[in-house]
Amino acid sequence: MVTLSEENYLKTIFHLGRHDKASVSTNAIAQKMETKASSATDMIKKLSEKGLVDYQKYKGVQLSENGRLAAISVIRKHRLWEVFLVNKLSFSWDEVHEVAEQLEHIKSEKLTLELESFLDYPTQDPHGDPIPDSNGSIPSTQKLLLAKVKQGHQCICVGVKDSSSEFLKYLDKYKIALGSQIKVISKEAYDESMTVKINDIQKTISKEVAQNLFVKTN
Amino acid sequence: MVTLSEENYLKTIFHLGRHDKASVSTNAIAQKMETKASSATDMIKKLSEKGLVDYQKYKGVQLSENGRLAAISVIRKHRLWEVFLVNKLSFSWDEVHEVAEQLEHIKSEKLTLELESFLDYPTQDPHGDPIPDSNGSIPSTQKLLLAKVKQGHQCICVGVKDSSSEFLKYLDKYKIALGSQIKVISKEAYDESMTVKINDIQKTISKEVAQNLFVKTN
DNA sequence: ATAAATTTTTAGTCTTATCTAAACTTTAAG
DNA sequence: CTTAAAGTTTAGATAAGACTAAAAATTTAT
Ligand SMILES: [Mn+2]
Ligand SMILES: [Mn+2]
Ligand SMILES: [Mn+2]
Ligand SMILES: [Mn+2]
Repeated sequence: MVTLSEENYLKTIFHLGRHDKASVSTNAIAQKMETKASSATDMIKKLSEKGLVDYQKYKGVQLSENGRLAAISVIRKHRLWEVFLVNKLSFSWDEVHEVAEQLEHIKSEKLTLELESFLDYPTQDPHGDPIPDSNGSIPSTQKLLLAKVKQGHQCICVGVKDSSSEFLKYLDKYKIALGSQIKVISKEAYDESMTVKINDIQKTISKEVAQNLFVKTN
Repeated sequence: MVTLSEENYLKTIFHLGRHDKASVSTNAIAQKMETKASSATDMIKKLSEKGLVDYQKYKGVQLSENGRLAAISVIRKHRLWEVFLVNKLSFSWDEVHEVAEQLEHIKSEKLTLELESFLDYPTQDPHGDPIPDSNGSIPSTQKLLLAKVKQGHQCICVGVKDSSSEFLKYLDKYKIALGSQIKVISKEAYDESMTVKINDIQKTISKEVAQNLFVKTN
């Protein structure tokens, strides 16, 4: 039995440890969870006793195999629910996260499987993030930040790095969505802004925007 | 802010006080909640302080207007989710309750409204129970127990009083469902069993069954 | 290499929701 | 009307999860 709070910690540890495989620090966990380091330490001990993380005092934590599977299961549910909210109910992509944070904790294997089937086995959520399958495998997609694309190249928007409501609303405002064709017209060295052509409309976007859009080159 | 546990107590008090408008006893609440009377007393005090129930020591509780609305909101969500599980995912009516017990606590007004719309504004759940509307009004349906129907009369099954998995599976086994036509052939005074014709098949059912099926006479 | 700064852990407290045991109130019998 | 039984509340304890303040370990800087 994994509690709701434990699930949230596991998810956070998973996301923090996703790229570099080094161990995750207590402070980093506390910061992401918007709690205090002492609370994180308490929870880490509990997760360690349950065999969900490997922990050495002062050296941070890493998910164990069971912990990894538990984290992925929660992320799977989160993303499936986000697809449901956008595709079946009329939520927009900036409204789904908060509700999915609640729905991801519903415990029913059958529900998850039936929901997945009802949604026709989606492979990614409304923000372009991959949906793990029922075995915990995460489909890999090669994507890069728009900021890395060279001048003159054409690409297609496949995801967002920042999925905050503010950023998503900014994208909506300028009709930038998953699937949008983007051509890099020019890049400004000074402030790392870039001029791009999106949906045949030319626009200059800031470094902040270019560093939070994932694209795939054609 | 009403906690998950408070919501469950409110729901229980609502159901216990549904028919007789007398106040609900501590013991009755504790029993339904599968907890101890002392725990119920603690919670009652908390609900009373929040203005959700009217409470006098040793005299039991009654829901206040706010408490009633909070309880109905939870029941509304419970029943809408049950409809979703049966109509959209392939759950059977004996599998939905446990999952709905979790889903009923998801807090999102928009989710509830969109779900209701997605389901085409159902007025009853898979067990024949009415679904409150967004204002908290509960559609009333005149129904009576099959046990009360006189010999020779024809009626139609419109709900179950006991919605336990065991009873629902029994009904499935004999192809008794909402909408089934039932004619009372004869009644046995000794054990209150009755012989009925359901879907053109004659069958004798026990008092237990007849007292847990709601019907509407034609 | 030592001191200072930072990070992490521990100790002790708080809140929510639960429990047992004991005390108190109400109800039912005699 | 008094006593026994049943129902209810209080007192004190526990577990989960969080917090503050203080101690300990590690890292960084002089
Ligand atoms: Mn999300
Ligand atoms: Mn997402
Ligand atoms: Mn139910
Ligand atoms: Mn129901």
